[in-house]
Amino acid sequence: MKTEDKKLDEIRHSLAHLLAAAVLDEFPDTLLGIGPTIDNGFYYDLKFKKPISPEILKSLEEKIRRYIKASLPFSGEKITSTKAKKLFKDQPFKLELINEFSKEGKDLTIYHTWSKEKNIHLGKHVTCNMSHSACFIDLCRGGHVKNTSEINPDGFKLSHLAGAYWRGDEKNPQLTRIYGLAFKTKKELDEYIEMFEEAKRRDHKKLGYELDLFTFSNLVGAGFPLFTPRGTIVRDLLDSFVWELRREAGYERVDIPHITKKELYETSGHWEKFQDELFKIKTREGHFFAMKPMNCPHHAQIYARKQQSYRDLPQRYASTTKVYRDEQTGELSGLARVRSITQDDAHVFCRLNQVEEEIGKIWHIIDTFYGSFGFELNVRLSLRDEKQKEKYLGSDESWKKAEKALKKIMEDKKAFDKDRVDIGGAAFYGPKIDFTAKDSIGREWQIATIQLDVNQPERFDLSCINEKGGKERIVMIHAAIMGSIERFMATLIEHTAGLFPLWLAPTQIRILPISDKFTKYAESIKEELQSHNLRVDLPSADETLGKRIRQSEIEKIPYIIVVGEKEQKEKNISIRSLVSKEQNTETLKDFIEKTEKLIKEKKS
RNA sequence: GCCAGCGUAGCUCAGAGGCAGAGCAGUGCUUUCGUAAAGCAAAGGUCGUGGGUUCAAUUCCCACCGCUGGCUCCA
Repeated sequence: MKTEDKKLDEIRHSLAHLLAAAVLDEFPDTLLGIGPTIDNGFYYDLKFKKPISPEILKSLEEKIRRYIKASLPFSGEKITSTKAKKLFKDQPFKLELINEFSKEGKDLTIYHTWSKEKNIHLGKHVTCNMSHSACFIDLCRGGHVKNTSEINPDGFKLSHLAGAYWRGDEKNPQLTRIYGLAFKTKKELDEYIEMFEEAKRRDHKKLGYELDLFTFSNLVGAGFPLFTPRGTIVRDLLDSFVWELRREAGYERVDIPHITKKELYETSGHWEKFQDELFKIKTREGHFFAMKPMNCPHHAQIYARKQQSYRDLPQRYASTTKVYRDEQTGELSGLARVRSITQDDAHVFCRLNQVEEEIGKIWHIIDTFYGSFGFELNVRLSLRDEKQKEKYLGSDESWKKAEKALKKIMEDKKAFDKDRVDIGGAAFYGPKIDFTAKDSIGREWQIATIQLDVNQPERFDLSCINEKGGKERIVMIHAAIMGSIERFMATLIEHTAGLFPLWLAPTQIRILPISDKFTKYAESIKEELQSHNLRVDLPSADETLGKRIRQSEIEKIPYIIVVGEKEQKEKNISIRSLVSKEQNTETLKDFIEKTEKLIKEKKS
């Protein structure tokens, strides 16, 4: 969504300056961080002397609007580092940047905004030109409007406050970030706000409660979702779908315990890297165990149980199982980020020359699975950051080999795009192909990943006996489809706004008799539908029909069957569809046939 | 973990240093209804938890737990 609109970028960038000027005017001893543009507007990081609250946004916004209406000019100039240091002598964050830029030999530019009018006050942190009654100067590479009159005073809005570490490093002081939305017109701003409101309406935390899919308990703890009967139906169906696709690709199910000796992770390399995130357990005999935070080492131990022949490769192990990670509480969020994560995890143990075919199979499963929900997929190649080799395991040679293999597969698939390469995005044991999905309201989510691992086979000494009778090192492919069932459910709920496809709906059909007099007929219909493995319910008729329909719509039940005297006499049913809101009368037989077909095709 | 905001009934929310409030949901009774909210009644609370200040704290202060938005992190 990055804007390529230069003008819009200039507007946003200018607004960031005006925001800083307004803040300095109101809170003169505030320290300035940086104020860049972002996808939907801009922000400015500031260090306030005293904590501030969101109420100040309104008055700052008004002040900025006055600046805009006063038609203030912007102009830039190149300056020496000596002069810059003098100008920003009271701004330590700016001084840090100045020192850095001059060390790197970059040009230093400053941008002025000024006013000659007495009633306009711009935050003044430097002495300005005598002929100006007010001016604001910021260190900045430029990209501004020439005059604030080019900015639509109704096209922006200061949206919220947040904490943010200086330069994104948690060891640095934390600044207060003021976010602003900005567009060229009020209409575009309103549309954006409406999109945001729509996203809020679709919030899976809210819908999860309304649809009775999952819950959290203070006694169980933060980040540990509990799934209701309805939510569990959805989980199981999703998992079965993935399993069907995997079985066709030759996968086998394996089962593993959730606790392991820490030695397993010392061997795999996870202990050193992730021990802070492990839930640790000490036994009564004083041994250390951990809740498993991933499944690969367990699967690797199943592979390692015996000497394997090249004839038996690839071996493809799949488990749907929970892993546990001691995430920082501040990172938890509904189902999107939890501490007990159900992974639909699989690992393929194969020779390097089998990688291409195996990845092709996984790719196909991902396409089928996500395609069936109408997600639009994008692919990205995540590689090791050569400058931070210490963050990764394994030799240069093995990384080179693995990265080359993945790149080739993507090129063959015509899916390689050099703009979609994430340097530093690799897993610590190998490069990966990451899939992102665009949902129905245009948001992009990180979903499946295929990771090629040349390191754990090394660490666990995984090999096969090849044609020549020699021991040959194998590779491992990590292939989760949903990744985390929890996170996938969150994505799916927000993508569908809770309106699941028919095959996935916890209750597919609700039968509503007009009155109790027709309950018997309704029950016969229920039995018939259940005999076709359809998920049906039949609530009692002690509320008005209108109320019961309303309730069913809120619960997002795909089909409502209404039966009364007419239907009973004519031996048919009246059907109301959630998607079309239309009503049809047809025979039960036709309805069942149609429904079964939709379910088989996984359509709505 | 850090910054900011928040925590009152199952849900959405009002209130205030001195008897705890509403709507919806739930329960009981009445109603038996034709495609998005029938009526009546009773009930429902350690005002997140613990400590402090006060004659008195759900309200003010502190700590913890939890939630939201960000930051950092995300095998």
